[in-house]
Amino acid sequence: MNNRCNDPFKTAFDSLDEYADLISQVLKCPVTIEDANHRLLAYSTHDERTDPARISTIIGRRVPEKVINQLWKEGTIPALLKTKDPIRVKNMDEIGLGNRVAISIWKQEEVLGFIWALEINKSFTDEDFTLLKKAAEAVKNKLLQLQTRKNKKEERSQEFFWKLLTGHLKNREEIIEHFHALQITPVTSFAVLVFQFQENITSKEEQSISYLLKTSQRLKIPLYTIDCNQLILLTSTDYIDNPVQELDYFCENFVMKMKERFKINHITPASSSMYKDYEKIGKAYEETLSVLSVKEKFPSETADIYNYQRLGIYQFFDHLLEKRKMSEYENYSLKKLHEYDQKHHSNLVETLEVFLNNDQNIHTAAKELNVHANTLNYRLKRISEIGEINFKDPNQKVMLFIDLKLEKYLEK
Amino acid sequence: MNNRCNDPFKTAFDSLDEYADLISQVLKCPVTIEDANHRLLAYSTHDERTDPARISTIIGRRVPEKVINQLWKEGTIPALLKTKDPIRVKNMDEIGLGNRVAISIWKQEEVLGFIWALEINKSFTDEDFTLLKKAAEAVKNKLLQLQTRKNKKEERSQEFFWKLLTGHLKNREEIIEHFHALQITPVTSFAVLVFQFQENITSKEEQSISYLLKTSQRLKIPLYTIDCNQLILLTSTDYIDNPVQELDYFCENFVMKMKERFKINHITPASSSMYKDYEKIGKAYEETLSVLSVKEKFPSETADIYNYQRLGIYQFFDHLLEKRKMSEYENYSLKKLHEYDQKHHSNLVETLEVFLNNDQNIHTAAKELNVHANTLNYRLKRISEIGEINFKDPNQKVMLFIDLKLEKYLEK
DNA sequence: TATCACTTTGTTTAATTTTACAAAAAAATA
DNA sequence: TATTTTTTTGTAAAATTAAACAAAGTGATA
Repeated sequence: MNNRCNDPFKTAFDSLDEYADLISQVLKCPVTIEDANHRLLAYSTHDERTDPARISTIIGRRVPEKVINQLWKEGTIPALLKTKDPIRVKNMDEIGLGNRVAISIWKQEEVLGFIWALEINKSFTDEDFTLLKKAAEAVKNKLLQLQTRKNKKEERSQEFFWKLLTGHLKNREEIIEHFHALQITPVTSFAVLVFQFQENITSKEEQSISYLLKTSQRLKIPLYTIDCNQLILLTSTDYIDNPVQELDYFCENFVMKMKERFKINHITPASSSMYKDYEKIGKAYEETLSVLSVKEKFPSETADIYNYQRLGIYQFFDHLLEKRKMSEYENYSLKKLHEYDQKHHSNLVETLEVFLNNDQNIHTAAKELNVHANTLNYRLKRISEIGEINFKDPNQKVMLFIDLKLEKYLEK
Repeated sequence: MNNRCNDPFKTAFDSLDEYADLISQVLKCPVTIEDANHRLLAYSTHDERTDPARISTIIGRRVPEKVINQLWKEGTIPALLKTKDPIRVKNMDEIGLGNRVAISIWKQEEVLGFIWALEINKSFTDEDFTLLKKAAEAVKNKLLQLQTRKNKKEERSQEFFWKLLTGHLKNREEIIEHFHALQITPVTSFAVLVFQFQENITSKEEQSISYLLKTSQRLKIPLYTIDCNQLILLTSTDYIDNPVQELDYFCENFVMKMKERFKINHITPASSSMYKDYEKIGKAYEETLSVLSVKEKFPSETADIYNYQRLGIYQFFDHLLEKRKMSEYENYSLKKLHEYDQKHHSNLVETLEVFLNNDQNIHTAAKELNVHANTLNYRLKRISEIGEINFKDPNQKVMLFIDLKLEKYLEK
């Protein structure tokens, strides 16, 4: 017994599940082993006592996102990523998590995974903690094997993805074959996403990215790759009710989490339209690049636009600018308003723009302009007189909206 | 005296004014002579009794437009254009017109002008009527001289105008010189108008056109010409408060009067933007042609648009169509709505278009759709869900508005 | 054919927007 | 400088719009 206590995990096993069972027997509690991205690798079966969080983890083969989020917020995961010692987690009823202890599995400076042990009807002693550390060390080698296998698969995936992005694969059957060879379910509806970083992405950042992508559960990401300062994803929008909103959410969420969890700032997200034909992946990729280019030209106007669809009129701004320049056209109404502004030191043009930006809502526009609603009303009346604008005519207003934006860009 | 009564107008005089005075003396009443376009040619001065309409006519050197309009409505002018006999006009206080008698001056089948005689403190006898007819005959020759002189000037004007329209004159000083040579005040702000007829314009129609243009007083028309089925005008917008509205009014009014007065239907009006540089007359002309071309493509949408400015988004529809075709783009929201419509035999797309056309006014849009306002509200909620549209985002709405119109055109 | 989800309409209440008017401040003009 | 015009703000009443809910109708589906 003394010998076993010294290091009961020296024995070599074939599968991780056997390791999980062994740890469970030694510590007398349910045990779960996850990889660095909180995917379930193995779990003990000898003990029937468990908690809801563990059940969902096992059923979904991954830790539920809300549990991960909670563990980040409350500090467990950050702690696990810093220390090689076991961390005690108090029960959190709102996410169905009982008392437990976790330890991270390290290979040099990199975390390969985690072991979780539930404290049901018992509290771990210092001795148990020592055992856990030894267990982590023993699992490490097994995990390394898994990882190298995974890496090879990832490499092949990346090559495939690049062929799709650059339009090198055009035959549908061939593409589907590739998907199957890589054991990826082919998607029927997809979008391409690009996250543009300020600097070239380092391999450390790559790990963070990989972690975030693997733990995101609302959108499937069959393929992703990195190109200099861009992270490029293929996302599946199958079975998603509001895909555009979901993509937007994903963009915001990814940027936010990179900032909060890994202190990586200034990431610009962009997503393409949705397509169903694999041949259009290249086109989708171009769309994301076009989004990035527009966002660079109109940073404030497109600050909360990530999707190509959502670009709206900015989709063809380049075309319109060219046409306007060619024909030396001037919007009469805007010209008149500018003249008035200059002469009377007023700001009717700005007023008009804010009004149109605010969906023609007098209340919110007045607030943004810091004037009384009646003032805005008065100004609008003057604007319609001076610019000969009929505010009931959507065509006129649309034109004004566009010309205002064009003008703004030409000013720069 | 008998001799004088027989034909007192046999004497030759140098000026028309002398004729006017003579007629006035013979008939013992104030007399006015106008050309066919109601411009004052001469008036008697011996008699001080007069009425407000005559005073305005003399001061403005033309019959006020409202008087002309009234005389058309009430039948005097149509009668004068039919018969060579004097016509009696009852007083019309609302336009300051006292009792009077008018006679038209003819050269074969064409009316050259009119003589007006006021019945102040007297009623004309049959003898007076005979005298008037003789006076008209006597004035005719004098008018013919004036007209040939005018025709020559008009010919030179037309040549000049064509040079401007086709951009053959580029030097500003040269252009101003031409204006002066033709005794036309150079305009500082102008627009080009085109009225497109269904058939080539006949010389009879030309007369009607000329009449209408000469009697129109709200806009000055320094130059005009006719090209096959198009009447082309240069209008001055100097000293006009709301020039765009005024141009629109002129277009509508001209079309309306051609229809009412001369039974000439189906005239399509078009007006350019306003310019100040004479070099841009050619450009302005192109704009009007572009308006006509758009109006042909989108007859219902642009039914009440005549001005290039007012074309709004239709100004660059051709460009957008091309871009859309090139990129095989599909508006996701519209696509979703179309799919829904097809599946459920609903008409969400139409609902959306009517709503946007009606300036997002639920009340008027519901009326146009013949549904309850609540129904429209419900549908809009569904539309925003199905199409993932945020109705508070003007950019999205603008895009939808444009894509709806583009789609409509592509359908055809 | 019964059931369910979806759609339309009507009614009422609450919320918001528009309008009219007045007073005062600011700017332009004589 | 006095006077007029233009602009801003405030208040209150009128009008319009949005939201909530119930009821009835419609159509697809099993």
